[in-house]
Amino acid sequence: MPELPEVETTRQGIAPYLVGHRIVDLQVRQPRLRWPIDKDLYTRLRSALIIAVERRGKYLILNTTQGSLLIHLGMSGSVRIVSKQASAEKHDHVDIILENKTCLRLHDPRRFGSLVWAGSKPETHPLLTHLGPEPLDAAFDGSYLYEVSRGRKVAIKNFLMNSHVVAGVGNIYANEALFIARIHPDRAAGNISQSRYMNLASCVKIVLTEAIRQGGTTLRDYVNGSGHPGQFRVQLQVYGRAGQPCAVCHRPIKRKRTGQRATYYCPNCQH
DNA sequence: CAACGGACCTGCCTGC
DNA sequence: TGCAGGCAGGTCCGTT
Repeated sequence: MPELPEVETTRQGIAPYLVGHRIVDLQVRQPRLRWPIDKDLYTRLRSALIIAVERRGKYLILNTTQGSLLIHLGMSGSVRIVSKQASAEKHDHVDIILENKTCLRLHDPRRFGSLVWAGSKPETHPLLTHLGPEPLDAAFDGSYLYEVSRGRKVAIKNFLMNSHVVAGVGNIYANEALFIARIHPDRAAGNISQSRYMNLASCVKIVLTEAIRQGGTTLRDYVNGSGHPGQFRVQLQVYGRAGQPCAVCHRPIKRKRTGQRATYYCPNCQH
């Protein structure tokens, strides 16, 4: 997926076309996403006026006069604004149609994404209540990471990717932040000093901020709200670079598997 | 409570 | 050319 920078880039791209507009129809071509689309979704969205498009972690939140819709893009999802007449391609599963004949179209080949109705207080929805702080908020810092990691034996990379610890850091940016912070991805989270966590927290912020500035990372099929790919890929230092020289020491980047996920790191620079 | 594996899906690439 | 197998940006849930 779309990790946080891609979701944020998407949010910024689609918000101007949605806010202030009214939903007049919903077309669901494939209801079987991660969770089946609620049969009542059309009733809930019909004639709703979109007030704001927000983001929490990797969730997009469409706030309307009727309540909020959570949109998660899973591993392969994207949304864009198109004319409602534009012919639907394969995997274009849902159109949220506006009064001006444009629509928000969800495209998701792997169907790990979801559309979930969250009512009038989305922050109390179970998918959002347990999320950790936003990584770009002041509440996320080295002291926070240090405190919540005490006693945890899990590898720091998995810890960073745990949305209950911090919301929105996925595989790419966990790898990148650990490289810049020179921390080995397998190190136990509870065995990292406060000063190293101070550094790591700022590395996470730097990597995410820069990726947002570049419009996100496109590996295969990510496109933003206008259908354009992101540009951050060229700046990735370790992700997807197994065997290539480390930018710091020039020794080869290694790849291993942690759980089901690929981990990239420099065994010489990261400890 | 923490850690881990499985589940949900399709498409692309590699190697036989 | 065809097919099997591995792999991919996420994260919830059930079991240890």
